[in-house]
Amino acid sequence: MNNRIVLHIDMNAFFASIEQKTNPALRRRPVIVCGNPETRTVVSAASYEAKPFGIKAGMSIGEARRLCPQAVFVIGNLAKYVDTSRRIFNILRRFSMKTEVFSIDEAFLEITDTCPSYDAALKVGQSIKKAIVTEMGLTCSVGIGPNKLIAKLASDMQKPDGLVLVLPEQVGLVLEDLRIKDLCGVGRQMEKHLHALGIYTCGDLGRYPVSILRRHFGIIGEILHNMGLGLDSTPVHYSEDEPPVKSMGHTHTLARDTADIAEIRRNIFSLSEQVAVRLRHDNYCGRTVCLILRYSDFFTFSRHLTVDYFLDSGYDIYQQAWKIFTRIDWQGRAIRLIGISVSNLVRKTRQLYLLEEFTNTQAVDRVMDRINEKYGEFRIMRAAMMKSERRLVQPILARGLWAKTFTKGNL
DNA sequence: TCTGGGGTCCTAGGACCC
DNA sequence: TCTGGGGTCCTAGGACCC
Repeated sequence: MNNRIVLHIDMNAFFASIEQKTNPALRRRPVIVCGNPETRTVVSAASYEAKPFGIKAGMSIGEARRLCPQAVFVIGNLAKYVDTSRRIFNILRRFSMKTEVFSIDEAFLEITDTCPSYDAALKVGQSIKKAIVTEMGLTCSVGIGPNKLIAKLASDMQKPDGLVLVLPEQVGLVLEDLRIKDLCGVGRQMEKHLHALGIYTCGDLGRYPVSILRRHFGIIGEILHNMGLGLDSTPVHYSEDEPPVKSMGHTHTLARDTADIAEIRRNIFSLSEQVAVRLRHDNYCGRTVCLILRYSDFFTFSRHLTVDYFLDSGYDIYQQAWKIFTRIDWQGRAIRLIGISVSNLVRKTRQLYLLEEFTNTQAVDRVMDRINEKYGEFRIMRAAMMKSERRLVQPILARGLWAKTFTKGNL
């Protein structure tokens, strides 16, 4: 058989379901998982009881409250979700080691080499669902198809608790009337462009001359054309050889917009420090520092600076970020969001460590890391960071854990 | 009802080198 | 002194994903 067999597993209302599982009082009630409501936050996830009210991820808390006043708002606990996620992926690996972690609640499995037929694949899908519900008390939707594109579309067809198989010979029929925005990779802008060309469904997309798509969208044009035909040759990556991390960063929306330069500076320092802790924890260092700013009118921009040495110290990152800030024509505008990220990363080898001559700053970093590893994250920190908003630290702890889990590809 | 946070990939223009 | 072309790196920003 030439056809591949790919499964896509998509957990149902993942964060909200975990909250309902751990707290029986939340069951059968509309649950909305969000960030700390004291900060400016949005909806992270909605339970199936909340979805009919129109609650969607990314929506502001105010709007969610207006649409569904009776909803229970729960502050998300990312550490708990990461832990659950890890257990689920371990279950999946029992069915195929060719398991690719796609996000915290999604994975692809390839069983082409071990599964004789699509009928047998359906049984695998059922077994996976049973294992996850029995061992984790959570439901998922499983999609099965001849490639990742179709498997993902299939898992979306039946929610919650679905199991959908799309056979190769059914692909054309399934795609014919499917809206283009249901394709992974077609967002609002792309949808608008495609509509302007008279393309509304995947069927339209598949029939459209590839040469014109290529002219309009470059490389993406070809990919779009293939998507319209249901073709996708991208492999399912073993989670062991996931691509290396390209960048690491943190952004933070301030509790209130500010033009206070001391506060801006503290936040830049604090974010630099947090990024550095993650870099060192995962043995990375990088040469390019990026400062991201969002003004109160939501105008967002970034500026990069590349140096000819590798950075993993919060103070060094801060120095570059501050240099970038001083070069910006800021004019005292109120700032809503600040972000720091480091790219041009390399993994530090043992040899690199041994060759490294520590500066005083780096020596202090190492000592702080060791203390924090032993007694808990951010138990010790630089004074400049202490002055920054205390509550900024808490979400970072959870994010750090996320980062640890996902950037190391050790799920 | 005002719009989070973590990422990746692609494009395009400029600088620089050979 | 003026010129072309290829390759690479850097930077900024847009679009997209969950």
